[in-house]
Amino acid sequence: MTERAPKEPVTVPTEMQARLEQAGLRRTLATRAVLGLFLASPQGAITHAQAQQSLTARGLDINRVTLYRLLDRLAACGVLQRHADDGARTWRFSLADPLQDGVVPRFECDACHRQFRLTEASEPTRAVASDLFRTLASLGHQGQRVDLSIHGTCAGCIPDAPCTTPEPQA
Amino acid sequence: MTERAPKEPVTVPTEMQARLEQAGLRRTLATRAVLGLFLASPQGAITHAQAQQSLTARGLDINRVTLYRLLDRLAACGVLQRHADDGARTWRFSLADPLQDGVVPRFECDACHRQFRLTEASEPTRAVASDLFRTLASLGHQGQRVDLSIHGTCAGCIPDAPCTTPEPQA
DNA sequence: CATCATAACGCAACTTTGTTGCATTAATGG
DNA sequence: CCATTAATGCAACAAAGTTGCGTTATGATG
Repeated sequence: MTERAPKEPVTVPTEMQARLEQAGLRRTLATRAVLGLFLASPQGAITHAQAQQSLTARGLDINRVTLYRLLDRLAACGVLQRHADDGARTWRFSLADPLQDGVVPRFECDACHRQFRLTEASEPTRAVASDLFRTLASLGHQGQRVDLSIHGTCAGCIPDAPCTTPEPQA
Repeated sequence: MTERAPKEPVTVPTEMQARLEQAGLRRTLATRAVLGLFLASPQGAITHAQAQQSLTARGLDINRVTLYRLLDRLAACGVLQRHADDGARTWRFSLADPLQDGVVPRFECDACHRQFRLTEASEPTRAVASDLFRTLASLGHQGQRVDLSIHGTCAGCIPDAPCTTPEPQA
């Protein structure tokens, strides 16, 4: 990073801090800034490009490659979750929620590509997830994680014209 | 295409044929070959690259761009289904099953990236899908399709070493 | 069968997304 | 303060997908 970021006292949850330390990650400026990004809007599932844009907007000019590696590192140690974006042919990152072991459905707007996490609808999915794991096991496979997403048009995009609301800033 | 394909009498289901005609698609050599590819192995969910490879193996040398456009066309008119591949950061195409209005879960092996459709496990998902649509509606969004995928390790890849089985040829 | 409109094709060039190698910088432990 | 090495930045590369445009050939029409 070539510029100075406004000193934001990012308060990292202890549980998360533990994961970072356990993985041997250093507390660099970029790490804190990125974590702050996600902690500021826990519902967001943002792309690499969006993250970089947000960081730039905050006066932090992080190299593209560095951000790729940083996000991968955070996903690898379980702080973030990574999944493919069906519409934009890229990755999306979101905060991993360790407490919630069920499946949190994701809603993705096909028009503006924003994503929403449907935490309130996660309960009924547990039974289905268990079923799936059983089915897989009976076929000799080994299930690990379930991914449930709904595509459609979000409230802001429904009046036929693509919504002009900017992508969610983290 | 610059070479001659072995004359395979691809038998296109009437229902599918109807969709093709309704969309105004012409019956070109490439179209028939690609449809034959999917009809030959209805379970397969293959990437663009795999499709091209299979076609080449059959003596059909289709341009990369042409295949992109053809697959998109077929997906647009509802003959194929397109979805992102979580592991390989690309698209996968599979036959759309119009009769099955429920959600057919997909199993994707993280080791060999092969995909399996769990048709037998589609029944319990219907209730969940309905729930999701309701939840979305209550939030003002408009759900259209539900996508359910499980990641893990397939039977062939479980003995810790990645399986050597080639990708499913269509 | 000849003609026409245009869907489909092939090629080249380009964009976006993601990766690798390597030299430099800066956290962290002592 | 010093040493170790994780993290960074740069450049170059690779893969996936897109766009523009001129050409080919399918399907409809006369």
